[in-house]
Amino acid sequence: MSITLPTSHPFSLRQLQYAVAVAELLSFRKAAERCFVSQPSLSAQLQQLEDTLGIRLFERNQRRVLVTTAGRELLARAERVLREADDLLAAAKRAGDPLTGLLRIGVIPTVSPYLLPSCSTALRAAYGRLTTVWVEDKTAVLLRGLEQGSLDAALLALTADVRDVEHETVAIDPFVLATGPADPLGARDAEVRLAELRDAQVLLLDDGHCFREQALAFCATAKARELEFRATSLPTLAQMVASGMGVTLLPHLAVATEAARAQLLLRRFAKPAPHRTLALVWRKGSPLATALRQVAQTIRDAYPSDSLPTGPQVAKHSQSPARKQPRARR
Amino acid sequence: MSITLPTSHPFSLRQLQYAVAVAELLSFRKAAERCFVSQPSLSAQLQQLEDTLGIRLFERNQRRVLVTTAGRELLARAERVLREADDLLAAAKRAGDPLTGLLRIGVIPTVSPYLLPSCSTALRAAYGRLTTVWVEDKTAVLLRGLEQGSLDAALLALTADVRDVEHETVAIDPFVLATGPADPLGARDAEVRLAELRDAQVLLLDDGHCFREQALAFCATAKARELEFRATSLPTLAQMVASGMGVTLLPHLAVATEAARAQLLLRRFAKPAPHRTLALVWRKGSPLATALRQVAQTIRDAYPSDSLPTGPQVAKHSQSPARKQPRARR
DNA sequence: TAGCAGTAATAGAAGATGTCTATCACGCTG
DNA sequence: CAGCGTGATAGACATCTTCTATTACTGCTA
Repeated sequence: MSITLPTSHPFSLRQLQYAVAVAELLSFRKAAERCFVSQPSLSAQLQQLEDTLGIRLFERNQRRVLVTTAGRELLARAERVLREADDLLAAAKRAGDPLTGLLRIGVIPTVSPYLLPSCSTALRAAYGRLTTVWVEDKTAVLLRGLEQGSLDAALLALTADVRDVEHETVAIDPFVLATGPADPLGARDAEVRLAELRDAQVLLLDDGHCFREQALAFCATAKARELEFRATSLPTLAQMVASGMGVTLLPHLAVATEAARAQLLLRRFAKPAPHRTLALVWRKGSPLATALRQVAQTIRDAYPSDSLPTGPQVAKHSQSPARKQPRARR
Repeated sequence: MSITLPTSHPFSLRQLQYAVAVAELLSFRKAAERCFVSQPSLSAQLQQLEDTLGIRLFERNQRRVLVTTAGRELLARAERVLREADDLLAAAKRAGDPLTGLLRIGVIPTVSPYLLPSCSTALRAAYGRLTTVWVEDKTAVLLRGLEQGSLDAALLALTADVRDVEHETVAIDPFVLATGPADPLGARDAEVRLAELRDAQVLLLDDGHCFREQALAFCATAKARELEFRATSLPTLAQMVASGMGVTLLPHLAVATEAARAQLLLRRFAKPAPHRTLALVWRKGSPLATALRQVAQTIRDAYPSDSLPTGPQVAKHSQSPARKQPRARR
């Protein structure tokens, strides 16, 4: 695959630059002036270039300089090399602003469908030259992608598994109790107290979803009991709950969407309410860090404002709780 | 027109090479090994490259190396630059043999139509990869072309005007007396003596042709008289002579062709016979010199062998008188 | 014809740049 | 915890590049 020989390049870009300057001005002296070097330096470099190429590029006596026949072609090539090099430099400058080009961001499935619509339009609006590629997968897969370099960042819930990354918090996403329309647990108006859930029949997500672990941990505390069946996605879960199979926890982020699709009763929890912390994470030491912080900020601003469609039983949360979070260090 | 900025290139091909090696091997150590440098050297160069580009190409901690998002594009560009540079090198090597590519050779009109047919086929046969472009013009124009670099060489008659060039003699081209079929001057069998031409009516070429000057000089010695009319080409001249308007000198090179077209009587001159020296000339110090000497040799070999179709009155000349010429110095 | 103004090439000293070896700091692995 | 791997760092040494001053040559001009 390697194109270049293992041996170091025998000539330098500088030499090519000198040669091109001479070819244009047909004068060593003037070329040297343009290149901001002394004429002897330029002379020496050109001589060396000609030596290494094994070709006289210029035919020169004491009063004139002509481009050799062979030189014509080689100088054209030299210009191409220099142009490519300049392009590289320009591309680097452009890319120097990391908010240009391609950004591959992973998202967990319990966030993706609810956040991406607003989030991706916001990013498009904020950074016109940034193309975002979203990859939906479970936390473990995303972290592996990050580690391997196939992802630049990931939007996920912070858990103990999420280590060796830097992060910027995007939002605190509280959990909400969701029941079927006939469920007595959903009928009350007040905030849910832990004791209410004792022995409740709880439906949860499939293995591997971080939200499953989080909800499960909470249910364990509340001494609720998990049913055998595990849903593969939040919509499925909501559907099953709406049909009266049991109760569940839903992330507040999903509530607006799911409640619109399924008949659900929703109640918020009494403090300390269960919740997850959504954050944008990236590899420790990623050069995109500063850019990603800005991206996180934009996502935070685009985070769906509280909009529980199902009546007063769920109190409003503060619009951007994440704002109050301390910034990630480093 | 200039593509590159006047300022020197901030990075080197070597740095690009190092970067590409690291991108491929994903290891500084292995890349250093492949590039035949120590790992610190490579590290330093890469760091410098990243500095000048203002971009981290690699994300590296102590145990792994990843290519940055921005690095992906820039490294692709780096490979292109290196490829172009390699191409330049290869092109130089190919062009190192000057008998490859394009050779622009000027020829004077009194040589061109008679020599080119055999000559160009011989060159094509000898140097398959050489393309020859022939430019026909008078000596002065050719010399200017040489001087300006628009010609690589010229095939012409050596005169006092031809200075500041190196040359390799191709042939000695003796002059021949040509008369109309009815002319008493042409009727004799013996070699022409100078005295025979006294007061002869001589037709010559137009101004600017070197052959005119040469023939004129000889006629002046012979005390012949030039007619008013001047021909624009040797064929015209031959035609006019055949029609009986006067006599002329023809270069032996042209005799075969012209005698086939026009009714001419031809006689060679007694020694010292007038002649011209045809040579391939090029700028002093041209890098093509050695190649051009070979070309001259080929032309010499391809020089039309003596073939006077009009009887015995013109003796054969040695096949390659030029072989006896001393080689041009320097 | 001598001298001047222009060119590129050359020589030698000074400076910048690249490279080396040796070492460190860190993470993984037994 | 020791040992091996990584890349980064430090300081000495080479090499390369550049500089100034000069030479050699040409063409022009007084």
